[in-house]
Amino acid sequence: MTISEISKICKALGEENRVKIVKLLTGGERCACDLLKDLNITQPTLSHHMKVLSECDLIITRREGKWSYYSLDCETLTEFRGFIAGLDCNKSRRRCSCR
Amino acid sequence: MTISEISKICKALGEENRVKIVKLLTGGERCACDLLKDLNITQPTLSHHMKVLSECDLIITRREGKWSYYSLDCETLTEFRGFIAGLDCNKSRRRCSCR
DNA sequence: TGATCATATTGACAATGATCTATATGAAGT
DNA sequence: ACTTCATATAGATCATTGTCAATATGATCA
Repeated sequence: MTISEISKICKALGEENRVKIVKLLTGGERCACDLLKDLNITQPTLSHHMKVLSECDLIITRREGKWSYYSLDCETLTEFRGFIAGLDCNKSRRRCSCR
Repeated sequence: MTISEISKICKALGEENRVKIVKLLTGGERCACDLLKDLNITQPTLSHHMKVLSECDLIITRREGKWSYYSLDCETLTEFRGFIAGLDCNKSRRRCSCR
């Protein structure tokens, strides 16, 4: 996973409602109108957010009749978790090389 | 750590250069002019990015003479890692409650 | 004190994004 | 066929953001 992909995912999660959506989906897949009940936004706005989350492969959409079911994309999420897990702080001091 | 704080951190990481900066800081603290060498941006832009990273408490600034040294804020990073680690996918299907 | 260096701030601009209303699409039921 | 329902798309608006050139700040050194 490239830095570009990482930052794209982070950008997607840089909006509160989208973090809430992802958090909700950790409980299993949900249809749009169910998600809508837990968020204070209109239906088109939710649709927009789902598109953003799809475009960075954080979620998968499954169509069933007139309902769209959304769920987390395990593969992307696993890679992303791995990257974030690798960001550990390091207290070592490195001399500034600017003369 | 609230959803609002999480999304603020993600928004900060939603920019490629800032992900690179955080990644660089996992190697230990660095001064601005050293970071600048690894990025294709001007000094004011770097300064702006460092401010954004500071404002969500991802980094700590230490002033030493004319140099500013930046390092990762372990506490914030640990909490953030914890949140992301808790986002696991769940393949269970939940019926849509929309009639 | 005057020059130089590292970093921060200001101000401007173009691009992006979150949100809404209105409308389209497409499936299901009558 | 017509209506209804769930979701998507279009278009508009307002706020935010990444970037740079110019300038300010504040430390160090001659």
